[in-house]
Amino acid sequence: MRKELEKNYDPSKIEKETYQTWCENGYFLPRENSTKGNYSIVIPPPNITGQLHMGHALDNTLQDTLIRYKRMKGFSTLWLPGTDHASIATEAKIVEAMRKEGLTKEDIGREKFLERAWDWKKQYGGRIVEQLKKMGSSCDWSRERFTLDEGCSEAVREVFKRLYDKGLIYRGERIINWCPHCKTSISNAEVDYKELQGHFWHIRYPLVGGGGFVEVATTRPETMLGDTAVAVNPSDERYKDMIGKYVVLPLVGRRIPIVADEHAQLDKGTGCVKITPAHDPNDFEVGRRCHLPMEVVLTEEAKITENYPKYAGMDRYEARKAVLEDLKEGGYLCEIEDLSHEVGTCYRCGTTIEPMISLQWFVKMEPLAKPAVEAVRDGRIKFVPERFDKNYFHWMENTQDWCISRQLWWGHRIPAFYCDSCGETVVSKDDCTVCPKCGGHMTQDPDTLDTWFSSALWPFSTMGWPHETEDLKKFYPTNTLVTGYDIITFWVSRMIFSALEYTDKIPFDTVLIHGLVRDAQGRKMSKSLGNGIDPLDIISQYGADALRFALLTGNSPGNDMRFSPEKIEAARNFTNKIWNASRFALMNIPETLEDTALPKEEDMRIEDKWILSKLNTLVKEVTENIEKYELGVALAKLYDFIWNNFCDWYIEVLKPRFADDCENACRVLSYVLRTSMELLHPYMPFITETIWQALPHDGESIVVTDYPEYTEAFNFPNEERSMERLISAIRAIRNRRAEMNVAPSKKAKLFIVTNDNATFNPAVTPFFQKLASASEVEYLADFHDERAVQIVADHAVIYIPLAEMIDFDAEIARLNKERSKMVSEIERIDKKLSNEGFVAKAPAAVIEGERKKREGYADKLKTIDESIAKYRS
RNA sequence: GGGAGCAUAGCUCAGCUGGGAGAGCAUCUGCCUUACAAGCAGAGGGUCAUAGGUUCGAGCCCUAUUGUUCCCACCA
Repeated sequence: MRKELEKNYDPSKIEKETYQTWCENGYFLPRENSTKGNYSIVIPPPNITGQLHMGHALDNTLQDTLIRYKRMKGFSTLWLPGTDHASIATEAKIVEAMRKEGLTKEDIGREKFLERAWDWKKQYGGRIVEQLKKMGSSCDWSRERFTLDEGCSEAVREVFKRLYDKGLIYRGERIINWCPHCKTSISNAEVDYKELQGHFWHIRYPLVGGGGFVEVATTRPETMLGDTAVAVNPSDERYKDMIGKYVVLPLVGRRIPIVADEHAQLDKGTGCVKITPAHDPNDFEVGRRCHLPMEVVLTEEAKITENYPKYAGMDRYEARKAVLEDLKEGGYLCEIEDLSHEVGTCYRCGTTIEPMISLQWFVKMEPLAKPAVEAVRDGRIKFVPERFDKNYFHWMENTQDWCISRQLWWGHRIPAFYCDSCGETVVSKDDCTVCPKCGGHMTQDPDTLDTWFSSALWPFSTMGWPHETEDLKKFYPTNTLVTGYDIITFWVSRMIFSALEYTDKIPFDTVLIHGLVRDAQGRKMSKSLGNGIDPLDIISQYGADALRFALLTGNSPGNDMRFSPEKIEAARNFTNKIWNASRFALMNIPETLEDTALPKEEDMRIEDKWILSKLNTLVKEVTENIEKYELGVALAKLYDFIWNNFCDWYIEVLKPRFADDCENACRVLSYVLRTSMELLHPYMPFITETIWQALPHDGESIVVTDYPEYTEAFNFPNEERSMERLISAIRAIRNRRAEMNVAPSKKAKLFIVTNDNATFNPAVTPFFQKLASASEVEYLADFHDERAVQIVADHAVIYIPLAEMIDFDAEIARLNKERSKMVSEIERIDKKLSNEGFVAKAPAAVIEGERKKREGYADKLKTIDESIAKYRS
C-alpha cells in the first residue's frame, strides 16, 4: 500500500510512529536464514546516570548506519544494546541525594543503600535507552543487558575465580591512587594529570650528632611527617660519606637513615630525596629495596592521623600550611621555588589524588597484555584509522598491574571470603560461609570491582558466556566495535585481553574509532562550560535524520569534529530537499503505477540512461566507501547525487515528459528515487522509509529490503558522455546570458553548430527550452552571423541572435581572455609531452589523457579564433 | 620527558594506493522558471603552514622548522 506524503515534512510525528512500527515487526531482530553470514556489534554501554549527549549521538549513528547497511546487505545482524552500572558515578549520585536528606551511606547500611541504588536504576536507568530509540537506533531490544544483571554477574565471578586460580589476580599492600572525595581507590587509568601552579619547598634535615644538614625538596611538605629516610644516589660523590648516617626529622624528632638508592638523581635538586614510603609510589619502591618502615600520615579523608597530635585532624592543605609555618619557625625552611607541575586528579570528581598504601586486589597485567598486543600486531584486530594501534601498543606494553577493588557498595562485590578465625581466604563463585580449613565463619570482602572489570567482559558476557549459548556461537566474536579514542585504554584494551584470556577468541575484528564532538569554537562540550548542545533538542527541532546527517557528513574516522548551528541547518535543508523532490515525483507518478519495473531499453531516453548510469556508479562507490568505513565520504556522494544530479538535472529535464511520455519517465523516476532512498537509508532511516513506502515498492519495509547492487547492465557510457555535453552547453548558455544580464524571461532562438549529432539533435530541444531560455533550436553543420552571440561549448558552438545585446569590444575582450587560457593550457601540456621523462615513465593512460585534452583545447582555440575574427569584421 | 594528530577558500572540513585543487556555509549578482526562497541560476575567492629533498610529476612520500591539539609518563 502506498502512502501519501504531506505538504510539509514533520519529523517528530513521523519518527515516533515509524520507529514503533519497526519494533512491532521485529525488523531489528537478527534474521533467521542468511546466506551472507552474521554481523554483530555490541553497544558501548552508556552509564545509567548519563543523559544522551553528542558523543553518544555520533557513536550510535555510526553503529546504526553500519548495522542497517549490513542488514540490508542480507547479513543476519545483531546490535546488542545495554547499559553500564557505572559504580562511582551512580554511587556518587545516590550519596548526594541522601546527603540532601541528611543521611550517609553508613547511616542506612549496605543493604538499604543497595535498595536505593536499584530503585534509582529502575527509575532513571531506562532514560538513556529511550533517548537512543529517538536517534533511530536499530538495536535488538529483546536482548538488552545491564552490566550488573544476573548473567553479567555470573561472568564476573567466573572470571575472577579463574584469574585468581591462575595467580593472575592477587591481593596485596601497594601504593594506590586514593580519591579522598570518593573515598575509594582508583586505577592508574582513572587518574587525570592536570598542570597546577605549586611550589617546591627546600627543607633542611639536621645530621644526627651535628655537623650540618642535608637539604631536600618537596611539593608536598606535609608528607615529611611520614619520612622514614633520605636517599642519595650511590654514585654521588658529594654524599658518599653520609650513607649510613642519620638525620633528625624536623618537627617529629625521629631519627631516619640516609640510604643509597638509584631513585635519587645526581642532577636533580640537591641530589637528596626525602623518602615517604606510605605516600609516594617511588618512595614505596625505595622503602621496599632499603627495608624502610612505613609511616602512614593521612587518613582516608586526607587528614592527618592521630599519630601526629599537633596536626591531627587537619586536612592535607591545612596541614601543609601548619607544617610550613613550623618549619619556618624552626629555621628548617631554606628556599621556596615556584613550580608548575602535573598533579593527579580523580577523573570523576577532579579531586587531587593522594597516593596511599592500602590493601587492594590487583590483576597481573603482563601475561595478559602480551597476547593482546599480538592480536593487533598480527592484524586479527584492526583499528580504523590504523594510527591508534600505536596508542594501544604503548599503553599495553607499559601497563602496570590493574587495581580492581573499590571501596564502594554499588557494583560487583568481590567474590573473596575471609575466615574470621583463621584468616583463610577463599575465592568462590558461590557464597562461602563456612571456612573449609577451620570451620569458622567466613566474611565476604566488603569491596566491589572496578566498573571496567565488568565492561571488559561485555562482548561475551552479554551473549551468555560462560554458557555455550546459541548467540555466542552465532554472533561471537563480534565484528565492529565503535567507540571514541578517549576510552581505548579504559575499555577497548581490556576487552581485548579479557576476550583472549577467557574465550580464546578476539572480541571483535575491527575497532572503528571516532573523535570528540566539539562546539563551534572547537571546545569540548561540557556541563561546566554550558556549551553542550543537547541532541534531543536538535531532534525535536530538526528531526533525528537531520542530526544524523549533520554528525556523519564530512566526518572522518578518528578525528574530532565541530558541531554548529550552520551544520544542522544544512542537514535540515537536505531533508527538506529530499522531501520536496519526492513530493513532486509522487504528484506525477500515477496511482495506477504499482510495480517497480523499468521501461524497456528502447523506451529509455538519454537522460534516463544517464541518471541510471550515474546511479549505478554511485552504488558502487558508496558500497566501497562504507565497506572501508568511510561513512562520511559515502554520505557526501549521496548528497551530491541526490541534490546536484537527481534534483537539479534529472527532474528538471523530465518535466516536459510528464505530458507526453509519462509512464516511461515515471518508471525511471520512481526507480531512481527509490534506489536513492535505499542507499541513504542507513544514514537517514526515517525520511527514507517514509518516502519508500509512498513510492511503488516490493516488500514490507526499507529496513529489510535489499541494498542496491552495482550492475553492468546500467553502464551507459555514451549516454553519460552526451548528457554531460548537453549539461555543459546549457551551463555555457546560462553563463553567457547571466554575464550579459539577459533576463531568464527573455527567450531566444538558438543555432547549434555541431559535429556530434548523437548528442545535439531535435530530441533534446526541450532541454534547451526548459533550462536555457530557448524559444526554438536549430541544429546546423555551419552557421554565419557575425551579429550573434557565440558560445563555444564542448563539441558545439551555439549562436544566439541577440545582436542588440552585444557589446562587441567586451565580447572580443572576453574571447581573448578565454583564448589565453586555452593557450596556456596547451603550453602546459606541450611542455609535459615534450618532457622525455614524462613520456618514458608515466603510465600510457595518463599520456593518452593529456593528448586527448590537448586536442580538445586546440579545437576550442580554433573556434575562438574564428569567433574573434567574425566579431572583428 | 616520550608519542600521536592537525595546519587546504573568509569559516567548518573532504581529498582513496602521488597524474591538471573540492564541498557545505558565508559573500556578490540575477531570478516567485507550475517540488522546494530552507529554493533556482550565475560569479568571485586558495604559493594546499615554512624550508629543503625524492620523482618525469608532490596537497599526498622523506627530512627539518614553526604553530596548534591530544595521549602517555612516578619528575623528589
